[in-house]
Amino acid sequence: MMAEGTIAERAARSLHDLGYRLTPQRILILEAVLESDDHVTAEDLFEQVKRRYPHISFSTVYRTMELLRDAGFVTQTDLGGGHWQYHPVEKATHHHLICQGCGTVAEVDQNVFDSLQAELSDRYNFDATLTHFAIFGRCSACR
Amino acid sequence: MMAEGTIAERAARSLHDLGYRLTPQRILILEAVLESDDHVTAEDLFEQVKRRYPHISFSTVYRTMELLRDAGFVTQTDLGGGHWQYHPVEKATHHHLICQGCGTVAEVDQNVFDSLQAELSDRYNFDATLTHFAIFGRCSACR
DNA sequence: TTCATTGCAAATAATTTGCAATCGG
DNA sequence: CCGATTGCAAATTATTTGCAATGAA
Repeated sequence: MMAEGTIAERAARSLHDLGYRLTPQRILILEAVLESDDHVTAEDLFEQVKRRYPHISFSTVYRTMELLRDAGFVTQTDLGGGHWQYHPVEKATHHHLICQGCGTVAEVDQNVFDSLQAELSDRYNFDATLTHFAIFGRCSACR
Repeated sequence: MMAEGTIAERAARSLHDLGYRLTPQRILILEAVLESDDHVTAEDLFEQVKRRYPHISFSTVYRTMELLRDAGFVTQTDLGGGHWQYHPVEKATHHHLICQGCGTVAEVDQNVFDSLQAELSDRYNFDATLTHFAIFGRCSACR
């Protein structure tokens, strides 16, 4: 049997069950990040939410994302460049091959990393979180 | 036959040949970063150089590191946390395991990535540049 | 001499925090 | 009603930049 409502609605209910209050700001931010295909920044979320809720503030976006991260709905990464990237954990994990010749971005399957993950666990006893990776190099056309 | 002088001295000569002026600040910063076993931050370098040259400024450290990066002596990475990490390219390439529990950074051998590199080449015809990687997860103490 | 380089102070830019007002449960 | 949550403004933090003074070649 399937729980009722959209993904965002169920996540909101789940937040409520965790003891958090459901404010319009939180609901809109939650919807925005869960509907994003890719990763989003605080600025992306701020702009998107502002269309429906012009009074939103940046602090609320940051504080809500911190909350959603702690609640396990999103990951928060800094890939360099000095801003956080948020990514729904629900989405299938995938990785990017970025060609430094032509800039093309291709996706890679998760299972390419299985051997690496196993090796890091075996040799370093390190439980790697390989959920979102960017790999630079040269694609077939450019090499 | 071997070129004369220490590594830092040879690097300094090489900088000079590239058309850069050799100031005491640059020489001290160069020595500091080349002698570092691990990666260093601008703050590390600033503190270290200040002991021998109290007048040094942060801008000079940043500008010099930018120069050394362009000249190919160091790599400049942002592993998250919003500050640059500098690393001498002379040293063997290695990668970082960053524990999201305690923040500890451990080093990994290059050869852990050999299988990944081979797989990306075979399956995606992608020539990956795996020279400096950051992998997040949990270390043995925290998992 | 002459222009690259420096130090200082001010500017950024993204994020965090203190605090009084507000609103969800 | 009451404390969690918000918006605002100010604080932080790491880095960058403008500019006049300095010093390497």
